Amino acid sequence: MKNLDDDITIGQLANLANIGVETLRFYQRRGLLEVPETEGKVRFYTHDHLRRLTFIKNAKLAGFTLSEIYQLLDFDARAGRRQARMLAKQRLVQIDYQMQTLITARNALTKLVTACDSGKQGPCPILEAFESDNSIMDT
Amino acid sequence: MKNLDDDITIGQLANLANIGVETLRFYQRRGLLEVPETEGKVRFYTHDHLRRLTFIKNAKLAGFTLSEIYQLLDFDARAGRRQARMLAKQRLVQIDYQMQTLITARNALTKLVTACDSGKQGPCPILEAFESDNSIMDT
DNA sequence: ATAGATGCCGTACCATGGTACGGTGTCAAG
DNA sequence: CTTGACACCGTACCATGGTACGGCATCTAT
Repeated sequence: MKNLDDDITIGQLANLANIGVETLRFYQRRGLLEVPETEGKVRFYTHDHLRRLTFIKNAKLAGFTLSEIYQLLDFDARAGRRQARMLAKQRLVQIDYQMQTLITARNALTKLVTACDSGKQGPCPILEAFESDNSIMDT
Repeated sequence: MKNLDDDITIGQLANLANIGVETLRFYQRRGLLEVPETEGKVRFYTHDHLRRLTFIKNAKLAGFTLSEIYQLLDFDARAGRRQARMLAKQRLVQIDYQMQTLITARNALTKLVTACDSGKQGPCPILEAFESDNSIMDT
C-alpha cells in the first residue's frame, strides 16, 4: 500500500481522485498541485499527489477558495498551525454570515410563497415584495 | 410624488439606487433594465426604472441569479404568478441545500478549531483532517 | 468660449473555477 | 508500421457579476 500507486500518470491520478485531467493541470498552474520532475517526458505521480487532491477536495467542501487552499497547503508544509486556525476561524465567521443571509432569504421566500399560494386575487405577493422599497429581505 | 423624480439621468438614477453607472449599463445589456427611447441624445429615466432596480436588488438578496431575475421581471410583466411561485420554491430548495452544506462545514470547522486550540502537540488537526480520505466533511 | 462634468457606446478587463482545443510527441498492440 | 490512446503544452473559451477605459458628444458654469 506504499508504492503500489506510485508512478501513476496524470490520467490515472485524475481517475483515482475523481477529478478531470484538465482540472489537475489547472491546479498545477495555480500551484496547488506539484508538477513532478520529468525523467524523460511523461510525468509520474504518487500517493502524495493523491493525498494533496484529497486535501483540496475537503477544503473545498469546507468552502475555502482555491487561494485560501493554497495558503493552507503552505501552512501544512511549514506546520503553520496558528495560521491554519486563523483561516478556519475566519471561514467560520463567513459561514455564520452566509447562513444568516440564507435564513433571511428563506424566511422571506417561505412567507411569500405561502401568501402567493393562498391568495388568488391581485398581484403576485412575491413579485410585489420585490418591488417594495422596505423589503421583506431587510429583516 | 409622481413625476418629481421623472426625467432623471443615468447618473442620478445610479445615485438613487446606490448602484454604479457601469452596473446599470451592464443591467441594460442583460435586458434587466430598460433603455429609454432617446428624444435627442441623453436618455431619461423615471420612477419605474428605480422600482425595477429595487426589484433587482431584493431578488439578488433572495439569492436569485441575474437570469432568474430576468425571468421574474418577465413574470411580473405578464402576471406570471404561477411561474414566480415555482422559481421561488426552487430557490427555497436550493437554500436548504446550501444551508445544509454550510452547517456541515461549520460543524467540522468548529470541531477542528477546538481541537487545534487545545492540543499543543503533533500536527494541526485541521490540516490533518483535510488530508484524511473519509473526511469530517462527509458527515 | 473654454474647461470640467456627464452621458453614450463599444470593448476590454477583473476574479473565480474550471473546461476545451489544437498541435506535437511517445508508446503499445495489432 | 500504422492507428489509437494518452501525455504535454499553450492558449482560448465558458459562466457569473461586474468594473474600467477610451473616444466622442453635450451640457453647464465661469
